[in-house]
Amino acid sequence: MRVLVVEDERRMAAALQRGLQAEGFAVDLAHDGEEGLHAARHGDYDVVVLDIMLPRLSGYNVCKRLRAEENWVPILMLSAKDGEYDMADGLDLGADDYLTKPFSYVVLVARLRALLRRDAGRRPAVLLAGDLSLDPARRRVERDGAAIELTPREFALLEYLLRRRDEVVSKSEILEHVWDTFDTDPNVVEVYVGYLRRKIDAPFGRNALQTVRGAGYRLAGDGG
Amino acid sequence: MRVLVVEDERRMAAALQRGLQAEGFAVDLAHDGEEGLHAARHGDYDVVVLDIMLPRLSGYNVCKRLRAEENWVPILMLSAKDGEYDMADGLDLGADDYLTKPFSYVVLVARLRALLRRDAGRRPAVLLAGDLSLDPARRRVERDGAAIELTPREFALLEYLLRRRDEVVSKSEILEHVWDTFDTDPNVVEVYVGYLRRKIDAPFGRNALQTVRGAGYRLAGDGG
DNA sequence: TCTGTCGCTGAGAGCGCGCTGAGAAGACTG
DNA sequence: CAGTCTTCTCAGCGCGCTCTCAGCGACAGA
Repeated sequence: MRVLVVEDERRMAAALQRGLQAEGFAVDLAHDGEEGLHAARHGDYDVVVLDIMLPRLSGYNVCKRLRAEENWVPILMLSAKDGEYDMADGLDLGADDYLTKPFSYVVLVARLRALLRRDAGRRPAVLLAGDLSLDPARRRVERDGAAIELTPREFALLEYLLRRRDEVVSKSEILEHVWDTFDTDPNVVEVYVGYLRRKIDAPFGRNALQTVRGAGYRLAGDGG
Repeated sequence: MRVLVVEDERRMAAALQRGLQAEGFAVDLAHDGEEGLHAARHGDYDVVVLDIMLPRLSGYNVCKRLRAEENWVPILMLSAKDGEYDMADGLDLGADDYLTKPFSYVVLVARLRALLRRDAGRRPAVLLAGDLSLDPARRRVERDGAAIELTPREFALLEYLLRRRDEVVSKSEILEHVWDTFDTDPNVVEVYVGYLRRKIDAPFGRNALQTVRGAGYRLAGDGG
């Protein structure tokens, strides 16, 4: 889930980035309207968080231009408390939801998820593959009822593989979605696949995380 | 404990916010009925304080609509002394309690706590984790029968962790619910976790408050 | 069997996260 | 106003996580 946050105030931007990353989002920042518009056009985001008061180009105008270009990425607008702007205008211009500053962080996340759910169809709360389970909300992994401790990176990798279970996933795709880059050495994926195997497969005598030589990896839906 | 206060009179709203924050609640304000309805729908509050006379949409209607949507958040209604409205109507519409202005601040807090306690099905009066106990009403913490002195902030933090025991709770969530902000330095959470550990864990040779590196903290349900 | 490529793994370096002590600022009390 | 308590900031430090690298084994094609 890729999120673009367009917010000029550094402190707020950094806080949002930290928080949303902790929730498992891949977060990019833009610090003014022009930059935000450019990023939204080319970035392939699942949702955009857009402040209204921005240098160079207001959030209103970013939203208006995107919609004029038939770009329908979900947009959540942020506004100052009782500014000159009326939030209703934002909705008229094609935003999907809005929040008034100061807003609650929990509410922000809930609304983001609601926006994502609106088109993406509902996601199951717990991801399963045989007797292997991962709960993204509780950040819990179990096999045969035994809890397994994973580092953040290992957890993100397993979550991604589970969401695409039974598919062959290339290292490039994994780098793109789990590392949020694509020009790094793919060896890091091999290393982390190794770490995962030692935690979710080896101790249980299983083989859920399979190598497809020359193509990538597949996580067996029956748990190996 | 998150409270939503829907009150158009600025002075009163600000006073309630200050006062309830001092009691350890996280307080959000809404200044008219529309805003209040919007916030109550999406905000994940533990209780709502709702004035009746509001611009744009009356408290009656806010309450009625929430209940029509099967939203059962506890609602405490406020009314002017001898207005045209009859408080009994409020209760008929699904409010849980009411107060007539001018009301005593102490009474308001007492009623709020009563409402929170009433949800006793999901919210037991005393929160437990192994031999560690916290009584929100009496503001008391014990371990092995020994009383433990906590500052208000420490108490609020422990209460929140206990309400979500066994879950991994991120620093962002903690900041949101205990500090009522999320764009502050997360280090303050680390500091207070440290304070708590020195009071509830270290003296008893326990380890209930666990770090989940890169994700947050977890309070072990068995008391560590 | 030989050879080149691909993937796995152990070792280790770097760094960022989380913990802590010190102390400043503010609230409260006598 | 002094003394105490509480809250929060800051800087330093240690360790766990992340990632790189080199060596080696597995595999496929000739």
